[in-house]
Amino acid sequence: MPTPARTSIEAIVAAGRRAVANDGLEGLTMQRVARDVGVRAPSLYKHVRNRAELVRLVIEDVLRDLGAALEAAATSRQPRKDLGALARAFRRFAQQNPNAYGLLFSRVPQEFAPDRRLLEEASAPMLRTATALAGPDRALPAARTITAWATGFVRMELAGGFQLGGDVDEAFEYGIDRLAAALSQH
Amino acid sequence: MPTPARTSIEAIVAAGRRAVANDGLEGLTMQRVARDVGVRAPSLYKHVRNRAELVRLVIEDVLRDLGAALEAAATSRQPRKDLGALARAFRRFAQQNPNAYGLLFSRVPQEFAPDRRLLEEASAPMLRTATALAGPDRALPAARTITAWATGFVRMELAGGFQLGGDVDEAFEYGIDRLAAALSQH
DNA sequence: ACCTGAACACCGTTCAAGT
DNA sequence: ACCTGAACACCGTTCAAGT
Repeated sequence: MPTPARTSIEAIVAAGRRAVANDGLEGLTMQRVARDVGVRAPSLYKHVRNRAELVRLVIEDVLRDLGAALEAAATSRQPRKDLGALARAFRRFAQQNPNAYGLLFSRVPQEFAPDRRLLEEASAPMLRTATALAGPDRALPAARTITAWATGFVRMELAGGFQLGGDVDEAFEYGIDRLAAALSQH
Repeated sequence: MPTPARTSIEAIVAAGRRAVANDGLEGLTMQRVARDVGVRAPSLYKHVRNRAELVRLVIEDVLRDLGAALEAAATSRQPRKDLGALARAFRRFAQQNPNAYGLLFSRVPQEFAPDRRLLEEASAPMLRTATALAGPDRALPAARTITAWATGFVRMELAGGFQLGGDVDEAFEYGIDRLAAALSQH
């Protein structure tokens, strides 16, 4: 006799994100997610193939949020202004979602790799801004330079990599300014 | 009656690095390392407090190698030349040690955090080059800009983040050239 | 002083049995 | 059609017992 589902993929992914937010990727266990949504661990396998797929779904959820934050930040149509806004939105997102951010551009288990279309959508605002700033011929390497710098900066900051003192906010603004100057077509 | 040690901390760390090289951090299990050095898992706890400490020792081992590679790369005393050499050495190291590299500037469990002195030693060549390039007043933010860009670029490359086509080598050289120009004092 | 098997509390995952 | 307990093969870690 069919019984109605007592949980849903949406609830499961949301519980997965809470687990990651609180305790990082290792905090995302099937047992904990199951408890959180009110079933036993084996039941999760009716909604998700395995833990790797759940991790991927959580990463994609995070990526969607990051994409939306970037999209909302780059609206001035003034490329240098948008560049700064994008970088700051990027950093703010990472600071507000440190564990979730740590999942992006990271470990390679392949099984965790998010859908390519999502990656492209999240990078669209940066590519658009880079095109306006550096010109269409240099758009791709320019976007990669900015994105590499921003992801690297934020990751080092989150990992506690800036140990030598100095003003980290200032270093971030310095980077924005220098990159904007370096990538602008003259 | 005392019995001589059948293994050593050096052998254990080396086995840990092999496990990481082959299968990433999740491949570093106490049982596997124990088998590799010829003892049973509980014996490892005579040499190491727990897995977290072993992971930290492996990370520090990787960091020492990276520091040596960077030190060997920056020898020309021509800042712009050294900048390129450092960036390329960084990238080469990551390509040759992808799983080991993934451990650096990464996950935050705090227990895994390498010794600060090692971090400083590994970043010394970059700081020296940045000082020569951007001047002492701007050395720290300049070093951070370069390091952030290099770590971010390499990480995205390893994670398969550059999906939009284009020439990745060219984007890397473009980044070196643009950063060298942007950070040079005029 | 070091190594071991046994044990404990956890994992992810499968599967037959329940409704 | 979904959920469950039991089971399996793994983890990390502790500890008393062996040499």
